[in-house]
Amino acid sequence: MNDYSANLLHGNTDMLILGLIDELDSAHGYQLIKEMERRSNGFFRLKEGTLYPLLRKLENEGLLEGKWKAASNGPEKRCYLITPKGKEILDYRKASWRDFAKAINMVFQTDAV
Amino acid sequence: MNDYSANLLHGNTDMLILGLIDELDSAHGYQLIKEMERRSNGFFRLKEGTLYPLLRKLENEGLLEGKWKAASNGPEKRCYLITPKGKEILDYRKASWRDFAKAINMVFQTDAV
DNA sequence: TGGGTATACCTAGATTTCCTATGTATTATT
DNA sequence: AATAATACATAGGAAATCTAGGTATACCCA
Repeated sequence: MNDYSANLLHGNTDMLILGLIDELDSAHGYQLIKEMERRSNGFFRLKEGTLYPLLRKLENEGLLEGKWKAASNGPEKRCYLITPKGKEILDYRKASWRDFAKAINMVFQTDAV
Repeated sequence: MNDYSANLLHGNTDMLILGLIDELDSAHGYQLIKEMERRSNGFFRLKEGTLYPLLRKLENEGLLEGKWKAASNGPEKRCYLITPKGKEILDYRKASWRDFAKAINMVFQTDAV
């Protein structure tokens, strides 16, 4: 009866990250972890070892654009913007998610959102 | 822009299988694959290589009870019932799913179900 | 009566995604 | 001077699913 959120997160992290960056206009990794946790009331606690490599992967795929920014009050941050291609993929992921949630409720009633 | 349903399915297969068997009272593997596909309008196409080992795993964990049944019109089937322990886990999985879907929509608007 | 199709179950190996554990560096706080 | 918070990163491993094969039964039809 252990924590199951990691399993459910599987395959949805891309969408969440792209979606958050899209909403925030620009964001860096550490910020995204905190913001996800805050917005979900602690439900999503994305691990650093998961997020940082993922951001680099999305950047390499051209879905995000990253730039180093110096800060007066701490270490450098890598700030990300979503690209047009990233926005396209985000829309696709959102649509997939809607279809998926719909399909789950067609299989049997879960009383989900 | 490939098919993404496999990734979304990840971590939810247990719930779907337990839930379907619970609704159907009794079901065998092949039937579950067809029924999931039918109910979801083809969205879920669970692979045999995924399902049969999963059913055995759930059986070993005491969430399902399986029995071989001979059929006059085809090969033997392994029919499964959900156990009280299985029902308990199913309720937990459903609750996790609800929390998860809720959390996704707290992070950003997906307009899902 | 032979071949194709649908039914029904199974295993092995690969892939993907995420986690744990650990490391580095900077700045603020105490 | 030490600790905490911020910020990023890598290596190794675990878990779930897929692909690609295999076996066997019964029905249909030419």
